[in-house]
Amino acid sequence: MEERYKIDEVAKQCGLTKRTIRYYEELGLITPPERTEGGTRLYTRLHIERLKQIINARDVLGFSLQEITDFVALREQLAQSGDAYRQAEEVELKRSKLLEAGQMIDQQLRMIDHKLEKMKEFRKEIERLRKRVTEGLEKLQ
Amino acid sequence: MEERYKIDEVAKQCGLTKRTIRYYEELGLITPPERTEGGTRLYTRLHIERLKQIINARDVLGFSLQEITDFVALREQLAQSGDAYRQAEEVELKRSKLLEAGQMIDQQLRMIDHKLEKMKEFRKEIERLRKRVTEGLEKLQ
DNA sequence: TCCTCCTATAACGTTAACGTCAACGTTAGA
DNA sequence: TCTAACGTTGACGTTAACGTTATAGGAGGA
Repeated sequence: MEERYKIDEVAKQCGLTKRTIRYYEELGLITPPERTEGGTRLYTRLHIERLKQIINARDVLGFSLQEITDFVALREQLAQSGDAYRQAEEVELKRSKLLEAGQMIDQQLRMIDHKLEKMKEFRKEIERLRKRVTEGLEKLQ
Repeated sequence: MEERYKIDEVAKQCGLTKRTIRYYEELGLITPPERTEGGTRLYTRLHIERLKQIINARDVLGFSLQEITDFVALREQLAQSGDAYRQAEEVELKRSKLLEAGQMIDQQLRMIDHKLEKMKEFRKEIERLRKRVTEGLEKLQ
């Protein structure tokens, strides 16, 4: 396997423009893909999955690209810290990093729960509106 | 009762700036408040409630101000159409308006449900991250 | 009445998130 | 090999959603 995709293919699969994809790379939201000798970008499935996640965070959660950047950085921190704590001094450092990451994650969780609740409230509001419309239509006939 | 608030008070209660409040009025997101003889805006509780709803739609649902404007217009349509269908010709008009409104509302409902689902997915993703952090901390001690 | 703080309008400035255009090199098929 | 279609890098343009500044006039307490 190990299939590679050029930027136009990726754009169509994700519903983004080519410009946007390059822009996201520029911001560090996705890792720079391989290139051909001529400079053409060659993306993998992972890139596409990542882009779809970003679109989700952007559209559904309303995150700014800056917030997503921070989040991506956090994930990378965690990915890196999986290994390499051979030295005793590093242990304390790693612990504090993990604690900090935990704080941030908990904060994100609280924020998401808050959004979920507000969104459910909003849904009920909309349902009330629909009920009024339905009743209005019934009255008409 | 019928208490009135000046713009700075409203700004503090809503967590907005005065500029933003005037801007939202300019866009038609809130009805223009009464004025004193000198021109000072005097807001009611209703204005404040409305502003809080707008903030919710903006921050939680990620709606653009344009989308909120449309939504506000829809609500007003429905509020108006509660009465006044004395003439026979108006009945058909009202029916079509109600049908159109119903379409839009259903669309909104589907969109919200979609967002709710995606948000829950995202929440699980974050929880997985937290689990990894917790496990990492346990391994350290 | 005066003085200080608040408010109003108008107009220009700013930032994020891309769009668009130009100028040029790359790919790949006939 | 040639060429049409696609890709690359700047660089400037655009829009939404306000911020900021300037200028001028109201509110209200001593």
